[in-house]
Amino acid sequence: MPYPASHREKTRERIVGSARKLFNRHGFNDVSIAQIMAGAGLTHGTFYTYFDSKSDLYGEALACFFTDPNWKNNWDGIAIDPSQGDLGAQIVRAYLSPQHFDDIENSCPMIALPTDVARGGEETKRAFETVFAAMVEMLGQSSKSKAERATAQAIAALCIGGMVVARAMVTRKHADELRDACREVALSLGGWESRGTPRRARKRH
Amino acid sequence: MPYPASHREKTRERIVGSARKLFNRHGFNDVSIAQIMAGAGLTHGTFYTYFDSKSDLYGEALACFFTDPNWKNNWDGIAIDPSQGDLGAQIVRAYLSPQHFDDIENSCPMIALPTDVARGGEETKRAFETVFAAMVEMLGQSSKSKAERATAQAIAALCIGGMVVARAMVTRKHADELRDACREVALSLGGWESRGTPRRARKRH
DNA sequence: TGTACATCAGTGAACGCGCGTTCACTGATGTAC
DNA sequence: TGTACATCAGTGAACGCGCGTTCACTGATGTAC
Repeated sequence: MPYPASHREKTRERIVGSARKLFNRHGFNDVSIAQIMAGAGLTHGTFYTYFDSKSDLYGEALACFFTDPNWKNNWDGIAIDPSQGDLGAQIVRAYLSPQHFDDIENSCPMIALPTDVARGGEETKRAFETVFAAMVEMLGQSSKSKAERATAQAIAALCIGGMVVARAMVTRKHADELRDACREVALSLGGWESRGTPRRARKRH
Repeated sequence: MPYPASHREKTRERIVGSARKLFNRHGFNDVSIAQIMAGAGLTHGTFYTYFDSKSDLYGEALACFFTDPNWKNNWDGIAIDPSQGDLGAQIVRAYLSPQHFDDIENSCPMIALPTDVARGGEETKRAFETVFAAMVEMLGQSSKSKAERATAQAIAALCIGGMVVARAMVTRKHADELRDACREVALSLGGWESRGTPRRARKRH
């Protein structure tokens, strides 16, 4: 027992963390095992003592804020504080914030990797579905009826879709307008804010 | 002038068409030039007499129904017929239909390739933005106010987001539920149908 | 109408490269004495 | 306390493979006569 048990575990987490950042930026296929291991301060050979194959990482790399609210993230410095207003509204604002838009490495993997997942295996899709379900759960905490649950799903799809499309645009201005439009509609759908209200005060740039 | 001028043009279109199908299914990076050319009934060598590099194809492969309404597609056999009801409602229903969900090869590239585009070059993003703008235009034809235009953008993001997320799920049932939820919310947002109405009659499975 | 020919679309071998994966080895560690 | 040692985390050369791209060549075509 030359190394403490925690050593292996920590190293494993460093590898997954490196993979998540690289996957978020470049997708599953354009990241090599050598790059992932270099990001964890290791050489490529060690990889196979931790994982059976590259694709074993995909599911784990999808973990995020929604499945673990203690997740560190830079989404507008989101602090989940239900006393500060509706949780759903806080999530919508943070999710569609410019900070989250720009922080590609640490952003929600459902924005950075959904089509990679769609082309992937069952295990990867299962992990994605878990993350999505967790997001819907957080957005629709007060939802009781079936219709309310359906609305929470649509709000989640709107937030993700808005960010995915915004990231695929050339024009920053158009991407910003799309984020704004999606945020206002999402807040309205959640009943958290009426649309068309003056809202200059909320901006903090 | 051994070949008629149209010959080169037709071959070029065959190459782009083959690329579009393969890209839609596998993404930009997991398709080789040899595969694209084989799909067009040619060998890989010819490719470089038509294009300077592989990435030159990306932008062209994004062309779709919205930029050319004569586009053949299988989205629920959508027939754009404004006399048959609201164009926006027809598009929302067709876009979120099971047919469009399943027909990966011929589906809207904004569903199959948005993250590939986000990682791509300016030219590719420019083409994507054009397609998105065309979709918003079609959805918001009767929109006059700024708020109505913003709503049309959100409806487009909701349709795309719903399909992108649905395709990343393992469970077909959950994917279907998400499509249903997004469709009802999108129709409601467009003012094309009130939510919660009995709607069994519309189903055609 | 028939044939020789110039054109250029298409072919396929070859290139250098980076990938995922394997494996014999090295060396840092905590433990036994 | 000091040292020899067993363990196993980490290394890096090597493998076969498929990629994007190049290029000398082949052969199908419409045209000129």
